[in-house]
Amino acid sequence: MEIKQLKAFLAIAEAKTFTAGARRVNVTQAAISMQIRQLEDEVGLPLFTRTPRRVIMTEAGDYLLDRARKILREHDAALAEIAELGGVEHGRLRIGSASAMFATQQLPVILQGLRAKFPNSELAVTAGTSQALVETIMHGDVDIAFVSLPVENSSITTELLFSDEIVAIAHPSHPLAKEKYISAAALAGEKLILGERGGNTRRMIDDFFNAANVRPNIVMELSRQEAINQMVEANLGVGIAGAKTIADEIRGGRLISWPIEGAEINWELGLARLRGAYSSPIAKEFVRLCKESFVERERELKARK
Amino acid sequence: MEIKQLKAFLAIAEAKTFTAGARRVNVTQAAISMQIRQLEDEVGLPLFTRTPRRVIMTEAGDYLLDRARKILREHDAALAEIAELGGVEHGRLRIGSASAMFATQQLPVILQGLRAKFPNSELAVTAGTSQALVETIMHGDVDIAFVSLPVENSSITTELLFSDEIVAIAHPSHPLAKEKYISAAALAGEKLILGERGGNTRRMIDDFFNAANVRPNIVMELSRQEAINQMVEANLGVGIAGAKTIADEIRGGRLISWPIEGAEINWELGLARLRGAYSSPIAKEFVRLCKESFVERERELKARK
DNA sequence: GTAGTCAATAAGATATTCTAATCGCAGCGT
DNA sequence: ACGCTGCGATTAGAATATCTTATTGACTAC
Repeated sequence: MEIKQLKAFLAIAEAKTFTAGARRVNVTQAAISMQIRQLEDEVGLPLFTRTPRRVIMTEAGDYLLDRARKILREHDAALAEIAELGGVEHGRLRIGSASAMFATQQLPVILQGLRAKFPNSELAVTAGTSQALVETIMHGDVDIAFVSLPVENSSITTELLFSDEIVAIAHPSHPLAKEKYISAAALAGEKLILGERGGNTRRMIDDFFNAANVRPNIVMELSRQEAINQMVEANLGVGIAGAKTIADEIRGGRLISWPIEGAEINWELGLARLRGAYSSPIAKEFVRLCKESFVERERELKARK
Repeated sequence: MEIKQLKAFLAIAEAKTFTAGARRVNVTQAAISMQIRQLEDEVGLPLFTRTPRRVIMTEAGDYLLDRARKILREHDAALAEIAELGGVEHGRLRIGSASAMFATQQLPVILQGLRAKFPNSELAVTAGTSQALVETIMHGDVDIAFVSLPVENSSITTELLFSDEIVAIAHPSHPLAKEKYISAAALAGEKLILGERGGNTRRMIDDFFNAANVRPNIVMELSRQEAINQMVEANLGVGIAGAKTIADEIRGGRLISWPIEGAEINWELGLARLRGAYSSPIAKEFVRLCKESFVERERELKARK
C-alpha cells in the first residue's frame, strides 16, 4: 500500500469512475486500473464493484476510504508542517550555555532580538559545562551552545565569538601590585581562588600549572566568576579572570591584574554545533545576533578605556 | 512521500543508523540512502544530521517522525481491519426485502442462524418494492435483497428461491366455487382485491388483464397479502395469491382457489445482488441459509397436503 | 598506520509503472 | 437492429524507478 495508490483510490471513490479518477490524479485510465488492482491484491478483497456506468464501493472499500482519508490528511499535514520549518515564520532553537555570565548579560538581549524576527519561535536555554553541552548536542537535545574553546570533538564545529586573555587578579594592596608580570611559580605560592573543576577554563589553568611543574595552592573553588572577583576584592586571595571582563574593576581601582608569564592562555567563547547539521533560518539569525552582540561589546569596552 | 519511504525513515530513526535501518527493512544501505534522500528532497529539509557512528534527528525529522508513526499506524490498522472482513469473524450484510410476508416469517430464523455463525456481524434489513430495492443495490446501500423475479436490469444478478403459481382466491360460498378454472373475463367481472400498485406482482397481474383486453373491477388495493386473504375470507371480493401461501386456508375450508385460465403467472421470489460484486463469507452463508430455509418450507408444505 | 564502520555515489541490472492501443461490455440514440 | 459512446480490463512496449554491487571518502579506534 502506497500513498500514490491511496490517492488514486480516493480520486476514484469521489469521481465514481476509474476514468474520471485517473484524470484527477493525472494518469491514464490503464495506470489507475493497475494501482487499484494492486491495492485489491494486497488487502485481498475488491474495493469497488464495477458496474457499467459507475463504480460502487464494497464494504472493504468503505473501510479503506476512512483510513485513506486519515492517512492523506496526516500526509498533507506533515508536508505543510515541515514546509513551515524552512520558512521564517517558525523555528525551534534549543540553546545551551556554558557561561553563566554570558547567559545573564547578553543572552537575554539576543533572545529578544530573535523573537522579534521569529515571533512564533520556540526557544529553550539549557545550562551546563562545555563538555556536557557537547554531549547534549551529540544526543540531539540541543541545537547550538556557547562553550569554551577549543572543543576536542570532530563531530562538532565551533565558531569563535569572543576571546579574552587570562590574567591573574589581586587586591590593589597586594605586595606584587606594581609588577608587570607574574610567574607560574609566584602564582602557585599565592592563595588561589579558582573556578570550579570540570569546566574548560579550569582545566586549562590546571594544565598550565602542570606544564610549569608547580603545585598551586588552591584555597577556594567557586563556580561563578563574579564570586571570585568579590573574594579577590575582599583580599582573600589571588584569582584568575578574563582581562576584558574585569576591566571595570581595574579602572575603579578595586582590583589589579598581571598577565601570567609564559601562559598566553586565552579564554575563548564560541558557538558549538553539530558538524554538518542543517542551519535553519532561525539558527542563522541567532548566530548573526550573537556575533553582532559581541562586536558591540568589544566596542563598548574600548570606548571606556 | 510513500509509505515505503516512511517505513525506511522510521527504521533509521529507531536504529540510529542507515545501515542498521536498511537491515530492518531488508534492503541494502544504498537503497535506504536513496529513499531518505527522496524524502528530504520532497520536504526540502534534511531529516537526519549524519555524524560518524550514528545519525541524529533534525527538527524536521522530529516532526516527520510523529506523523510517520501515525500514518503507519493507520496503514497497519487499515490492513488488519480489512483482513478481518474477509474472515469469518466479521461481516456486514445489508439486506433488502420486498416481501413483507417473507420478512416476518422466515427471515428472522435465517438471521438467527447467520448470527450464530457470525457473532460479530452487523445486519440491517430494509423494506421496499422490488424496483426500489434494485435501485438501492445499484447505489451501494444494500448488498442483497429479496425481490420478485424477474428483474430487468443487467447490472443485477438474481437467483430463484421460491416459485409459486398465482391463483385467484374466493370465499367458499362463491357461485363459481365448484369450477376448475376461472377466465380472465370472469375474473375481471368480480370485485377484485389486489395488492398495492408499484410492486412486481401487481404489475404482472395488470399486464395479464391488459393482454386479455379486459378492465378489471378493482374494489380494494391492500399492501399486505394477509390483509387480502382476510378480506376474501370475509367474502368481500375475489383476491389473488400464491397457491402455496394459501394452502393452509384452502385445507381449512376458509378459501377456495382457481387457477387462472391462460395466465400461467408464476410469482417468483429471488435474491438480487450486484452483478460482479464480491461475495463475502457472510453473504455466501446468507444465501445458503436462504436456500435451506426454502427447501425446508417446500418440504413442510408437501407434508401437510 | 591499518582496519573497520558508516554514508554517499556510480554503474548496471532488474522491476515497476507508465502510455497507447485494443477489446469487450453495456447503455443509448436513431 | 444498428452503430455510437463511455467505461474498465488487458496487453505490449517504452520509459522510469528502484535495487544491488562495488567503490569512494570521511572518520574512528586500535
